[in-house]
Amino acid sequence: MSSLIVSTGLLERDFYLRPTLEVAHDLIGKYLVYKTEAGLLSARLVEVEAYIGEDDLACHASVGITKRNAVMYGMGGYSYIYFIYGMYYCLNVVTEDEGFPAAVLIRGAEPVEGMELMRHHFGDDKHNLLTNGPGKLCKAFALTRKENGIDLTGNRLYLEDRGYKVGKIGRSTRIGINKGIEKKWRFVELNSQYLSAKIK
DNA sequence: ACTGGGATTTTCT
DNA sequence: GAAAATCCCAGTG
Repeated sequence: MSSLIVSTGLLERDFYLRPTLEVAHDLIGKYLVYKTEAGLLSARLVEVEAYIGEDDLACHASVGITKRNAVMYGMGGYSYIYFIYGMYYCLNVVTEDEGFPAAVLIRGAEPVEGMELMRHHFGDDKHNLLTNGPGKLCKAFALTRKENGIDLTGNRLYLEDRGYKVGKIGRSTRIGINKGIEKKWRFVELNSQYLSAKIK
């Protein structure tokens, strides 16, 4: 957290190979950047959730390794994208060292670049908030199963520090789960207009 | 403000 | 065959 040297630019491997709660906290205020054929998309993260290990009953790895969750068992700094509820994808950032399954779910962000392309991906123009919620964020960015397992230290899909000064950060329980509901592993930038749900 | 249900299909038991 | 780390809409109070 505060022990990190202040620097801007691409988040390198070391950023991800740390305890997941630290990574989750530090991801708030960082920029998600995706270079597509049609243009560049970016958004500043305002809401994330940590899913940590097989003992975390809400974590996909709680049932052991499967075809779907395999990248969570790999080294930190890779994308984990899964399909859910028959129609949505969710983007995670894998954390910690190889062999320990953990990731941070990206739940909300403020659009920065490529708003028109995001709107186009959405397919309609009646939405104002295109990236407040994990399913909506992936839809706006057009991220699908094909983007699962991407190295986030590369130059196609990555996170970077642009020197943004983060506002007050709040914590709460995680959204949309039935088990592990006691853990306060959701981090949000409190004054953001781009949260998927108000903090309790 | 709060509640409940429907959409839609992959994934794992 | 059931559940799912979601989202939106319609109904009620």
